[in-house]
Amino acid sequence: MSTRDQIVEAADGLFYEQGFAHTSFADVAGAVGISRGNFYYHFRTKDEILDAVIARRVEATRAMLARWEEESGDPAGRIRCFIRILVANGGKIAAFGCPVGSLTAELAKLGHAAQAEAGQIFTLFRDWLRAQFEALGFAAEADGLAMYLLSRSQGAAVLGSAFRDEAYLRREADDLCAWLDAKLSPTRKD
Amino acid sequence: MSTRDQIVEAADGLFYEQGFAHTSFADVAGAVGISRGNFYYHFRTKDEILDAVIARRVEATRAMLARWEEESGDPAGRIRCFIRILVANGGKIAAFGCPVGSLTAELAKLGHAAQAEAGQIFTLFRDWLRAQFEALGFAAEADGLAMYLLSRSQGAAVLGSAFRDEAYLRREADDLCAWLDAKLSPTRKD
DNA sequence: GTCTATACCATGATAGAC
DNA sequence: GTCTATCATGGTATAGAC
Repeated sequence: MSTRDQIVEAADGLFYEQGFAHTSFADVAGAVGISRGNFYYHFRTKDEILDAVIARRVEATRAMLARWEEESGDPAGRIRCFIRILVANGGKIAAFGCPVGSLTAELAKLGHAAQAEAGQIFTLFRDWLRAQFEALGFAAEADGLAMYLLSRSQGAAVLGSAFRDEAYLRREADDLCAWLDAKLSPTRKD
Repeated sequence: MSTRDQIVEAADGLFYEQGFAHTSFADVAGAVGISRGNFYYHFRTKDEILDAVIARRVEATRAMLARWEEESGDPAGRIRCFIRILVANGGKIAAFGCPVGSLTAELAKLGHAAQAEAGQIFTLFRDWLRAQFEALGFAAEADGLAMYLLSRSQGAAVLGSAFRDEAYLRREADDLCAWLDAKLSPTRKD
């Protein structure tokens, strides 16, 4: 892996676990094992690293969504893939929150220009979830259902990390799966 | 108002709008209109200010909950007071997120000792909401309903600020009120 | 209680040797 | 491409005059 990629990867993790503002060049350089001077050969400013990290996350999100498309044939199964992140990444979410939500929240406070780009990741999930609900026959309702799932996940991530309660995240994931089943069941239309 | 109170008030606002890590002594001193030197007469470290800000927020939350108890006689009306924060503070939430959620999230990332104290504000809301649901007859379910409302509000705050969409916050508040009505209606028990 | 002055250090950033 | 050395800035914190 190129040094540049190593830097972006390390910065990605540190921005998630420590926050953008609180992560210094020295932190990233130390994590990669290079000097601060070398660092500036690859990135001239902290904002450039942030842009690269966001681009990396956008790509990773696209790849994950594409993987879910392949793994699961039916839209309901794909939506369950989304819900399961809360469990699969439960440990990290309980410790550091949702990477997308916490970064956009931080950039919003900093008034940072990249906030819009970071928010694009939410749009990626939103559009993908909406497409799945549309495929399930929820035409006009689809975007609202996508936002509902996004909102519930974000709420779960915030409270899960506030109370440092991974079991709560599992319960919320179960509850969301039950909600989805009820939505799909013809005998129970809410 | 004492200088100390002015400092805590200014720090409270700045921690909310800029984040804790990104707010400097100079910022707070400048907002109050005192010198940095004078600052240290009142608070020796940044953590001391944080503690004072959290204590102030805990007190403000207690006072708000007590006010809601007085203003509204029935528990359902009190719960609607909680939901309405999303609308009443919509502008600030769309810009800076929820003050409680964003602070606990930041402190969690910093590994800050005060994270537990900041999380206490969530516990305050949780216990108060649970008491209202208990008064409505939801005995065993009460805590789960309280957490549901907290989670929905936090999710709404995160997405509302990510998309900078105050109208979305209003819709979420309406949706939560409708959810509450459905919960209370004897013809529709979920 | 309020101010000025200042020490000290971390950080963002640059220049230039290898 | 990587390093060391260096600078400027700003932030935390202290001492001491008024």
